[in-house]
Amino acid sequence: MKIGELSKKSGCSIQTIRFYEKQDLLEACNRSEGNYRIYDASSLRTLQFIKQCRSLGLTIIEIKQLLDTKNNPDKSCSSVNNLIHQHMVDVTHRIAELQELKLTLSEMASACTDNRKVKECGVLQLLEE
Amino acid sequence: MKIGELSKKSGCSIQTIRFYEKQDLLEACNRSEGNYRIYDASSLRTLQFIKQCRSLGLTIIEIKQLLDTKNNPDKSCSSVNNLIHQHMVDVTHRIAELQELKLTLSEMASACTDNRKVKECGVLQLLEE
DNA sequence: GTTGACTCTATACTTGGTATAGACTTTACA
DNA sequence: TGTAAAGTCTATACCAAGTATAGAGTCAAC
Repeated sequence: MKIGELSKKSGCSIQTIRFYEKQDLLEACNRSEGNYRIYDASSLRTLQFIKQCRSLGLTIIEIKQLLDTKNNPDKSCSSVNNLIHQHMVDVTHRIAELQELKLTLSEMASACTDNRKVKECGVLQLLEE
Repeated sequence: MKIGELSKKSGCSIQTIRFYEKQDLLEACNRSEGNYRIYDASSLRTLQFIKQCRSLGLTIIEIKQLLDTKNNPDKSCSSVNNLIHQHMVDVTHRIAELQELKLTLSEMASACTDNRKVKECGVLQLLEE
């Protein structure tokens, strides 16, 4: 199949597919006589794997490591498990940060609920501190 | 004061200060004979305001709007309040997304708690789906 | 007078794509 | 068979919010 079809089947944009190829996530595929990229079902599977990983927030470098690990079926999978675990720790940490931020924002919002003049605005006053 | 002192007092790096100037957040300051930037207490206050806004996650464009609004003390402050409110909505939304993600990651992590071979790894199997 | 600390500008790099321009290939239809 | 439309190609620039560097100039102390 050509890149347009792969794009539709995978839900990744054409530019993104070419971008992944340039980043060595997706290996260079065969070309038609007119130099069009020709993909097969295995490219689609890899692309779906990449998309799944991206939706979990894994970076391109991490995905590259996962793809590399997948190519060594007899090695230990501990690096995979560690990656997911560490990522979960990071996400947990980020959630805590955002909850803190939300609290600050809500305190700030309640400092000026009515419509005042700029010089009397409670929000701006808090921002000055 | 020169940029190094402003950097220490504000906690912003020297490059960041120059970057804010280029972005028109911090207005171009006076220069010494040797072309060094010379700042005063008002520059420091503005920089602290910017830093406070950035710590809340406001973008440079939004901060520019806030600084602009601050310069019109008699206008209505509703745009300020709306900005903070909308930002809080966005943060709330982002927290929900990350909590969803955390759940997925924790399910994934529990699919392979022991150390197996890559081809038997429960995490990788989930990632394939 | 020279060393070291400080500052200057300009430029490149980061992440994960997205958006062009300009050229080429292929397909559809009259 | 000709041509128009759709698809694809490469290369390049752009986004946000800085960070890092090179190479040059300035300033203060010894």
